[in-house]
Amino acid sequence: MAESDPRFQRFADFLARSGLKTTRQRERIVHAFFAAGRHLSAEELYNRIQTQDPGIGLVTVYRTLKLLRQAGLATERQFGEAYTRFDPNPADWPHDHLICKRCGKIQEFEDAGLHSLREKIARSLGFTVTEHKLELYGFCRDCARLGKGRAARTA
Amino acid sequence: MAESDPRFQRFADFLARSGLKTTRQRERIVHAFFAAGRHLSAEELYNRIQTQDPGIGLVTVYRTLKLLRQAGLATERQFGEAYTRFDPNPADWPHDHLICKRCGKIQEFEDAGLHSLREKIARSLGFTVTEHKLELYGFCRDCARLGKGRAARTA
DNA sequence: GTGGAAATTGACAGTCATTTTCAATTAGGA
DNA sequence: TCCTAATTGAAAATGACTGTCAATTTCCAC
Repeated sequence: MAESDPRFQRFADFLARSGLKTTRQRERIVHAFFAAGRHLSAEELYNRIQTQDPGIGLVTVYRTLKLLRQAGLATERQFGEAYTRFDPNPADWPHDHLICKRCGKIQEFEDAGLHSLREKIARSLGFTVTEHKLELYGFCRDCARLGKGRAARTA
Repeated sequence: MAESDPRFQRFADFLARSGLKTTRQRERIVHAFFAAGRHLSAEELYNRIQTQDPGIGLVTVYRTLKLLRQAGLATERQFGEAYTRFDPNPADWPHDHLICKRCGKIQEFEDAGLHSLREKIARSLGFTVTEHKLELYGFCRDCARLGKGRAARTA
């Protein structure tokens, strides 16, 4: 499954097209990034790689993530933390995020109605929208249940 | 007008309630912050104050902005810049932002339909929303017009 | 397969916004 | 007015990230 992931080919093409080289480090980093399938920070990705290939430096992880962004294979996101997380979804998929404040789960969603309503509101205010960012913070189903349980016990 | 701004009283009350003291520095900083009426960074606020009261340090500006946040009189916002901006609107007004990428104008808006649609989508995904953040980036009316003009000239 | 120019790497130092430390100063209740 | 706890500002520390640079590696031309 991972081997047939077309993103590896897209990244290789991007490198070739840009006159850049394929290296062991880049292959490892990109593989670990896609394998994680989550919004990782550079540090988290670095830690995952350390266990398999301790020679790779944090600096190279940062540089490779920047290349992935240029290739349209990752998007930088700030979720109110001190550091940047990298979204492994294709850059041309415009989606929004639900972030659980308790377990940290990040769920993605897309809603055409929401999108068009936003466009309509912006247009009515004279704005032409080119990018957007919507994050909803709260509690996922499991964590909301726990919260209720605790509240009930406390009461 | 500025003198009758109830926010000064709210801040004084917050300080008293918290066992903190009213100082010349805090009065100046809070006054300059509300007088600006815009989303300022700590550095921008510091620069405005320097012209009138060069004795006040940047550190004190940071500390006072943190107090304003605790008092519910300011909200930290990240608009994709390296630094944090502080929103002088009451923390309990849940509004969204339109940011012009050309002139930097930040326009606020509130839309009940948008709000309820978001709630509905989150609920259908099992999420309970407590906070949200929506930013629409693009061009305001004036800048969009300029952009069109330039495009036409280029063509 | 070899040579060599150009890209890459990793350690280290630098940057930049923000926070912490700490000795000196100040507010404001007793 | 006194006294203690809060406050201040300068300097140092922090933490994420980026630039520098000598040593290494890739990969195209031959």
